[in-house]
Amino acid sequence: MELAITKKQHIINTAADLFKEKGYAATSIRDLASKVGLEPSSIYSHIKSKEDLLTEICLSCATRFSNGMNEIFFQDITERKKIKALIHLHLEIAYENPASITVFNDEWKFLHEDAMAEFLESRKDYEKKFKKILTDGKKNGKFSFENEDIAFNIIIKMLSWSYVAIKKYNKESLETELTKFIIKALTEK
Amino acid sequence: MELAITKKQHIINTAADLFKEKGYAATSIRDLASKVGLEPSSIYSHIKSKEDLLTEICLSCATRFSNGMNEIFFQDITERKKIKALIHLHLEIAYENPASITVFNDEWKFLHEDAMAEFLESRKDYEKKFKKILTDGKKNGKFSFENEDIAFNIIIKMLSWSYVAIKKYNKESLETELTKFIIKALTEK
DNA sequence: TCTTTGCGAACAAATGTTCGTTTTTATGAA
DNA sequence: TTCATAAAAACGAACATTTGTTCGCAAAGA
Repeated sequence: MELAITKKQHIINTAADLFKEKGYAATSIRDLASKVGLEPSSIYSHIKSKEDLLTEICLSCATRFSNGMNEIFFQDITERKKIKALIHLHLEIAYENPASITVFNDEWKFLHEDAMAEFLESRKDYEKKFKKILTDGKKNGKFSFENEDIAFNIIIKMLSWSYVAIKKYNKESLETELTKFIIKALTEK
Repeated sequence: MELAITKKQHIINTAADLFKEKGYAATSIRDLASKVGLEPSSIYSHIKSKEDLLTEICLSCATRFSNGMNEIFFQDITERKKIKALIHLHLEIAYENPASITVFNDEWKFLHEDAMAEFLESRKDYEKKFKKILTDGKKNGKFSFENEDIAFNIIIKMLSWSYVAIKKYNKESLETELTKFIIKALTEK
């Protein structure tokens, strides 16, 4: 219980699996309890509320993205390399915790006030930095696109498909393929 | 009530709005009734069940895609033109019924047995034809990619972003931009 | 009149959560 | 090691709400 994983964390991970499978709203505490091997009431020895679970899942992913972005953003490398590093980051996080990242991606709208605010703020910062990289690359003549908002969102969507593709492809080949598509899409023909 | 739109259709459209906003599982018949201006029980004068609503929404979109695909697929035009026509199709459907297509995209997993089977079959057919166009284009040397499955899914994901972007961009400029990105991603650099 | 549409009350089931109590685990002195 | 004790974890029963849906009946439209 000390070396391995905390029971709370195990409950959260199981919740992520269920939220991914059935969706947040359609997953009950009883579902979760039975999958963890506890009675429903016992869950509340470890968490405050159902929404707490979602909050932990979403914000821990947000933090990972935020940290990863900051590491990349402030490096002195080309924008192309930064984009490649960001693709790598997405896949790294996805392969590490496939369920969480899917919940992070699809179920965040069920977050409540404070957690939602924190989530959105983190996302806004991520988006801002991502777009900065894109427009810098455009200024340097490395990238070619009309609208950075569209470019950003399209890339994010391509990456978010990878969360689904994890079972089918290994990390390296998926990363290679995704990188090719994204770089081609960004580059002048 | 005759020239315009049937009341059942109005209920379905309102349901689509709610399912899009709150998700299928989190939307109650009481929510729907109150938004339509009826008592909950009156809803059942028009529909069989809550899932019926989802079925109508998802399968009507599926039919539109299926018809659109067949029209394009059997034409004697280049693969590049077919892809462009498919992009156009997605945007056409999206701008016509933004709520439905979002539900179609995000909430189909709540379909039950028969409807689910029909949905999946339709989707499989669509995917098969889409991939055929891609691989034909590859054979002709027009497209360049390693894995048609990845190529297909990435394109679909880019298109699915447009369902969200509808409020921000007009159809023509969004289509132009999306087409550029997708064609570039598919074309040898 | 007959059919469609709408209503209000009620239903059984499922939901998130609380509460008091028991069981288990960790702690630290004898 | 032993035992008492405190803290943590698990339990069972119960709660108030919300859920999808049904049913008998009234109103409206054909």
